[in-house]
Amino acid sequence: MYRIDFNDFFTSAFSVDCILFGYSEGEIKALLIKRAMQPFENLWAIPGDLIYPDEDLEQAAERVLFELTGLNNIAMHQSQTFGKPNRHPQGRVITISYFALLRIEDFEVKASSWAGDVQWVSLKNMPDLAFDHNHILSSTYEMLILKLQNEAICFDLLPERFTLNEFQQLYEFAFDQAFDKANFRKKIKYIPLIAHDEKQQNVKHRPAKLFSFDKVAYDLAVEQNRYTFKM
Amino acid sequence: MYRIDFNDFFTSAFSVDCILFGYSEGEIKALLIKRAMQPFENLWAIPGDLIYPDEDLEQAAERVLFELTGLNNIAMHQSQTFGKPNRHPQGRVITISYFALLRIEDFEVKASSWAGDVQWVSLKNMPDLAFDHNHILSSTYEMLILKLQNEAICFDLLPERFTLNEFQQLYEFAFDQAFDKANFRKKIKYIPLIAHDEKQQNVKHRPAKLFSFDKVAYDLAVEQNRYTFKM
DNA sequence: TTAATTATTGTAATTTGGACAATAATTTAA
DNA sequence: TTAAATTATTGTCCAAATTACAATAATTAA
Repeated sequence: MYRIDFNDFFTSAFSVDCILFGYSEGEIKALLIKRAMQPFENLWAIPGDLIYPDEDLEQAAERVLFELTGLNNIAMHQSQTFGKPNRHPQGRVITISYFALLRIEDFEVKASSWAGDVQWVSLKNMPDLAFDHNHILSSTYEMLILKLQNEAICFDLLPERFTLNEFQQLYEFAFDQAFDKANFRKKIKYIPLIAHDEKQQNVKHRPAKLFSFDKVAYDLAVEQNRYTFKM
Repeated sequence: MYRIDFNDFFTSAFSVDCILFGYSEGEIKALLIKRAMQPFENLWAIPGDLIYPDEDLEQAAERVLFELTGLNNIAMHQSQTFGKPNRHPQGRVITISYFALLRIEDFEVKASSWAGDVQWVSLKNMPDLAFDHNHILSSTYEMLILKLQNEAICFDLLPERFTLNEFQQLYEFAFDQAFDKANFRKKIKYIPLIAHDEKQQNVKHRPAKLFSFDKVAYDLAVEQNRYTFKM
């Protein structure tokens, strides 16, 4: 892997910012890095990098994801492009933001050469970030919430096996409101879920049953127009 | 107004493509230009231009719109960014696409220096376009349809005064399905519309009443959480 | 064994959505 | 002048979805 100095790019350059969303302890979180270089050294930021001259946009976003997590084959969603002339102190950099949905427990985050430290931060508790990253992150989070409403991407955030309450709490966090449990279960009635015999462990009360998403049945139902996802 | 030769930009450059949607004769249309220069000379294309070094993205999109229509103060919606390394034959050009919604009858289109001819083309009847513009246009049209579902932007396409049937036919075109008239009227019951005394002219049957969108009442209702738009 | 806690299921009332019928207002042609 | 044709507008009934809330079930801890 090679690395290019900032000055090797023209004074106008493209970058990708790659927002990684995860879900744990009932909260949607984003993976932030503590910048190990100027500008904004030591401030928290969204991971990102300049795009290499022959690199596709999405490929660049996948590279950033891979360097940070070692993960491959994760769906990237394009968010928005930010290009105010003065958004980067060292020259004009237009940045294209992508987001990906991860299962936090499935991997180890490695601090990379350009990231001194990494941390999952709840979307309800966001510090001041480098550049215009607060703006980028909040716009992208809005887009995530919109997609959670219309596409079955919630299962990319939930653990492979989840309780219906974990499922419900994900949407309660995203929509910032509480739902009635009985009614939530009616609403998801037609989403194909596999009910397992296995139960929740280590809780001090009646354990909930574990479910997983039946993607094969879901794709079929969507294809045959028998179901359209809507929350 | 100055104009820059392509070679004055670096080999990597940014452009905007500016998709103008309009609605007439029951169809959603896009304004296309016939390219008056290489590459793809004489092919139909989405209007667009390179972004000047100090220009904000949205400002560039507004400039393209203004040069073509003389219109100002039109809301621009960012669509997506397209950046395959080989999408432009003369070098790497990453393009950020925007769209705007126009009332076709409100202005005259002027062919500009870079557009030999301009034409409104129905989204149901799209020819082969220059570059990857078919891809850009269809993705952006999908985004328009999504927004038509969740935001009250349909009134930017409809004439200032419209019949309920024109309103309904806009959605029938967008969703590619017919609705029951009585049920459509129930669905829009809570959208604040002003009913005028004026009636449709020059029809060979009972003329329909004309309505206009009550933006003030709508904004208030949304702000007070009394209404959320949904089609 | 019982209290505490949460999971899961059920029920009844209300609201919404869809199919379709009835009535109203206009133009055109006889 | 009137009836037919055409489209606008409103109403009704039934089914389906939504909502609030109650009842029951399964577990842990004391």
